[in-house]
Amino acid sequence: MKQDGKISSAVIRRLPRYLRALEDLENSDTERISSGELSKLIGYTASQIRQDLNHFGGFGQQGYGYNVKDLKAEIGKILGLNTKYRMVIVGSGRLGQAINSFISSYSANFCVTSLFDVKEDLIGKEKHGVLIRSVDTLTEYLKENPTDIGVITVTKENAQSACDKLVAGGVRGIWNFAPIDLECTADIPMENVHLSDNLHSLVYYINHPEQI
Amino acid sequence: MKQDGKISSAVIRRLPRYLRALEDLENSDTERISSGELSKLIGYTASQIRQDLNHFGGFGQQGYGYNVKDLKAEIGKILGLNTKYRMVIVGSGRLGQAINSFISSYSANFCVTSLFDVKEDLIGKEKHGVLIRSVDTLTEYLKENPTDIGVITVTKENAQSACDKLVAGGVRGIWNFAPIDLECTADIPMENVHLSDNLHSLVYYINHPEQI
DNA sequence: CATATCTTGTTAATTTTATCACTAACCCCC
DNA sequence: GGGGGTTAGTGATAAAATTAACAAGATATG
Repeated sequence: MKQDGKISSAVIRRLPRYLRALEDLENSDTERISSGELSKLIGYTASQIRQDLNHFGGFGQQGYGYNVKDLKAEIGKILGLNTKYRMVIVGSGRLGQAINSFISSYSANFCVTSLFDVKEDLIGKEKHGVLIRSVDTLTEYLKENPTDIGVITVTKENAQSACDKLVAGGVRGIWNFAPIDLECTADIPMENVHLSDNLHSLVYYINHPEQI
Repeated sequence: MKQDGKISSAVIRRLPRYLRALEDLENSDTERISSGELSKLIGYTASQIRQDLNHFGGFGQQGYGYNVKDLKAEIGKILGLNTKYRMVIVGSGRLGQAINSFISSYSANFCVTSLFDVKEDLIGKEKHGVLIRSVDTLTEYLKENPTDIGVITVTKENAQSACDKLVAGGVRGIWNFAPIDLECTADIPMENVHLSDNLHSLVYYINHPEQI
């Protein structure tokens, strides 16, 4: 793997898309793929695909293209999908449950070890086989059970406090679904999914179809 | 509103972020804000904020800044939040329910009129006050009940068929949560929320903290 | 009411990102 | 195993996005 110097986040955000396409190709028993064909499949230019992949090393071969299986493995390795990730979800409402079931069905790489909530009557119950604990015990839990990723699916009002507890507990990254930009003291990555922002962009394009 | 020529999607994707900040400012009874202060608040440079807003018109005033209430109203208008949007959700699983409750609690601008599902035993039931109908009746329903936005929260396998039915029913835009890139014959906007892609990017940055 | 201070709108410069164009390597078939 | 056809890697070029710079207008103050 080359990977010298900083890689632009635009490139990084395309890697999962490549991975997804390669999974589909593997499932349809395609052995090799050229940048040109991949381009038709996912819409990025062939040139961009070649340049993106070349940031990390020459995975292809002239006259042949890329071996689907190998490339998929390489991209997986670049992203870090060769190890497992332990997660906790703060907020066991509908969204928390949706993420929980998504995670467990999606990939063996990710495992939700516990849910957390403020609501007294939920604590002690299980959702999708995962125990709900009190958010008051979150930091303590994390210290005893080292965890890679904290997911925040609580209300806007409770999100910053959830974030603080996750950081105090030493998570390595945060996946935030609350519609707020969290302050994070530790220098760890934070991935935001702002559903309302997303919906609002969609509405803009609905009203300005000529802008598509 | 100026808005001549195509506005880059990078700009459009920032508008909801501005709106969110302005809502917070309004809630804390702030009357005016300068691009400099807004910059501190949301992290974009002051220069970028001024340039973004200027695509749509001069909403500010030298020596004063921007009036919070007015600017919020203007951005709302640009996005199209001065009218209401009728939505249906295809897929009444956990994610569909999460989106449903999010929508109804989030804003009076959006209203989910019906859920749709393939599972026989769910049809006829209600979730969060919204009836679940058979996905077989989706297109028919849409023709009788003009709908602006179709939300897809079904499995990867059922997503394309859901998309086709939504398009046939004449929705104006699609919000897709299935981990697949849908083919859409009609020329309508599609907003994708690929949770797995998002999670994979996060994992990359967890493993390459120096790249943040 | 004059003036020092802000702050926008706007143009220009810079940086980043994406595309093009070409070379050299490799495959595949005859 | 030789040659035509493919295709990756890559440096140059073009396009897009961001940031910087500054003139002009407005505010606030004494």
